[in-house]
Amino acid sequence: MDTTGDHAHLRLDEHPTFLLAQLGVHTTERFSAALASLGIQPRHVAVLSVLSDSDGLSQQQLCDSLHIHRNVMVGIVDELERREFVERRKHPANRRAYAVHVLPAGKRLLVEAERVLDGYEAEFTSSLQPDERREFLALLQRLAVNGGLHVGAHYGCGADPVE
Amino acid sequence: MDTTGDHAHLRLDEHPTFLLAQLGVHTTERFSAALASLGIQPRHVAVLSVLSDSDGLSQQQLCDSLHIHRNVMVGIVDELERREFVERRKHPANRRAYAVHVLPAGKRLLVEAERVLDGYEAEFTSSLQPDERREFLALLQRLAVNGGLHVGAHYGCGADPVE
DNA sequence: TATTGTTATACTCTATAACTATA
DNA sequence: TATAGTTATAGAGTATAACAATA
Repeated sequence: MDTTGDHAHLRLDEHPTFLLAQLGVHTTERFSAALASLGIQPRHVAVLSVLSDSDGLSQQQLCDSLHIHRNVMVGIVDELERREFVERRKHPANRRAYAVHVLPAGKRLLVEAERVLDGYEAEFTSSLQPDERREFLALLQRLAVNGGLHVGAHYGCGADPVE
Repeated sequence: MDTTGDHAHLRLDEHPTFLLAQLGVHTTERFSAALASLGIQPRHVAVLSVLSDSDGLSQQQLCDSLHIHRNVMVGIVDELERREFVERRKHPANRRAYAVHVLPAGKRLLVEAERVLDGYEAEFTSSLQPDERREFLALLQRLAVNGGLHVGAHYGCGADPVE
């Protein structure tokens, strides 16, 4: 027992900072492993998810949406295009830019990726009751909004620092 | 509106996987920045926190406790020793090992680090009510335990893969 | 002059392997 | 033969800077 009073007893697992850091790495690793069967990474899912709502965005618009650096986006689109999940077309309004379009295989891939994601999350949150999962999600969202975060840019997704 | 039914609309901010990944990176970056005034990183806080409960552990025991690879631990202890926060002494039971002991400056540093951590977390969770913070922490802990995580090993702390 | 996409280079961090001295 | 600590090397990922084409 500590009777001196100046002996710090910092317990890492009682601080959301350390728990969040570790759970973030954990989920990224596990979700990445689950996605390996599809031959893609979370960053590819992120790009496809944006395009599924806004097909034909330029690479720079994708960068703005996901806060991924444009240098990194080149490689992501390269990989998606090589496997014919997306296609670079002429941008109708800007000859400097490409319009990135999702191809049929990309749409099918996103459906599969969502299935993988849902399956992983069901397992990951299996210790939570349905109402607790909703509460947990709501708290995460509130913290993200309060912290000024733009979801989609995370480690392994090519975070975008200040230039 | 989507009337085809085969058009996936995966929203990243509705999935704990992406939210956790991003919040984990965010907290690590912010906490690291807050610690910069003390000239240390989260990994140093992690090691000191373990030693504060179990002074004189060997480097390997620290590795086991925090799931940091022994190659990385060498550098962490080097940095802590150079600034006289800890000291390598002869291990009483094993001549191969060092016993890592916290020095007075290290104890003072940990108190300061805990202050920085509490300050950061108060700001980070300012959008949560006290009972919500407790609930959030409890949920994080349950997910960590359920996922078989050992808190302390996180990105920027030198995670320990299978050898 | 600024922006879009691209490429090259350097830097950080980590993974792997080896080595020594002990057990 | 295995373990504790250390060191070296190489690999992955990223930051920085530059470039050509276009605005």
